[in-house]
Amino acid sequence: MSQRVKIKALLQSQQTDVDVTVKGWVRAFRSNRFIALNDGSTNNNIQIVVDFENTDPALLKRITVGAALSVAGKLVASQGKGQTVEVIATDIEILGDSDPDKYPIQPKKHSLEFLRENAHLRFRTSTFGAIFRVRNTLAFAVHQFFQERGFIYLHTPVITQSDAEGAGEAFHVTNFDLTNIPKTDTGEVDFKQDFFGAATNLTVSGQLEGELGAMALSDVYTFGPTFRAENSNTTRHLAEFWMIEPEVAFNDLTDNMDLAEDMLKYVIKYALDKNAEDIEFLTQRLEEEEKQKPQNERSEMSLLEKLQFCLNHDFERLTYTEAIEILKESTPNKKKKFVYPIEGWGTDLQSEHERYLVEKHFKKPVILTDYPKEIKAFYMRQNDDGKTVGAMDILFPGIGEIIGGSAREERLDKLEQRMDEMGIPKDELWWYLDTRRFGSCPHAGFGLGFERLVLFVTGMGNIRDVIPFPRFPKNAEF
RNA sequence: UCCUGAGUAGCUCAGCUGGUUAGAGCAUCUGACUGUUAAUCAGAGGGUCGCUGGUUCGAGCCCAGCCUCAGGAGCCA
Repeated sequence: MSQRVKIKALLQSQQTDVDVTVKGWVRAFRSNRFIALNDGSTNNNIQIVVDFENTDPALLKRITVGAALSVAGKLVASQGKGQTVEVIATDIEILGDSDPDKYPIQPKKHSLEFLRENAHLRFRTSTFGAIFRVRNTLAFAVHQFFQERGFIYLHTPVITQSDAEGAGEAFHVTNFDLTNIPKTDTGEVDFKQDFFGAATNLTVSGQLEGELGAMALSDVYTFGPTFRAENSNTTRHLAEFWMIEPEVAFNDLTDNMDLAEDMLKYVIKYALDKNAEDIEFLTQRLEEEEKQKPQNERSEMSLLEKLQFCLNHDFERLTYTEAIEILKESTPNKKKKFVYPIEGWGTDLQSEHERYLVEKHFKKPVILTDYPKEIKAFYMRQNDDGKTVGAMDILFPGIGEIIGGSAREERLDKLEQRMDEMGIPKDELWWYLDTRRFGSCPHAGFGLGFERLVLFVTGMGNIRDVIPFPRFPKNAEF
């Protein structure tokens, strides 16, 4: 028996009339003769031709959608039109049956909502096969980008002691018997008796620890799961998501922007090269989906064109103040089309404003910088104007904020002053402040929401469809 | 969390002003056909109408509460 060949290799094979063994899952069985077999190595299926007249009918009956097969046969040029090669089966072994009465995935279009409820089986569809191959490539490309530039991959903790960063609601981590939680004399939870001897939670960001690494290793990045207990029910938020957080010593805000833009272009290009077929498939999928929409809501560019456009153009860079000016003078603002009209300087931009800038005004990715300090985190570097901080947000069409970053405040007095103003407990973050006490230096970093990147590259509309098993309010199944 | 909409067969959906036995396409099963690729043709099976309560002679349809999902908003990555 010849060794198993992956279907991707088989379809690219120049050699025909050779004996092969393929293994995979049945996608369709037509005319009692043609099996479309897929093993996940590619979106394309290999066609298995069965000599049904000389095959045991009991075996034929077991070739059903979803069944796992091992097929030995001869690879030949196809007589049919849909494929160049096919396998004439000489021996078919059913490795795993799939009861057609109960198997939920049919050879037809399913709604994404239905497949989300069947997340354990949705890998077996063309769309999700493509998505998760692209996701894999993007993850690999992220590592390769940073590794090529001498960054150190730093593993920051998943369980942390303080939620002082203000990045959002955190999930508690405890070993207490929840029916009998130890209390102090004053009636508060006595965390001294808990596993870690203190209140702990799942990390909302590895940034602060990343900064500690950068203060010795120069260039570091994290790439790991992050948790937010916010009751967010949107197409752009998850309770558990993967974040990439580079932190670079001696970088200023411009270096930070350059790094972020280079990284995004690098990984998108990598996916375009490596997963051309999958992205082509996803492009067609999106086109089909857009046909359901009215003309004026369809996007001008296809997915493939959008990705290429993103590679071939510099991201637009402007300050928050400049953005406010543009928005103030914009048609929707003057015609009072914004739900939140631009009143003046100082308030945060709403989704509709970001979308206007990215999708209507500049029509390309935008990097907004130098936000008012009041609407940004305590660790961002204060500008000389006393009003703004060296923050940067990268906004993508259809996604909104894909990256948030900043130059970090390296001056101890300024940092402590800001922490006091914002009510951040300095004693809890003594270790963070130590970096500013001993050999502090300018540095900068950012956070990239990995799923938002996958969302953009795959053209999907809901973030729950680009992570294998999404975690969101009221749902942690699988 | 807020706003809007939805929940009827395995899936996608229709179901009129409350009225008798709740429909279609696809899928499944049976048979026919056999170079198909969304195969085709004929037939069959398949339902706690999200849950709980209420109004009514009578509820898939009206009312209340709850659950879940989708889209949008907020929070953010």
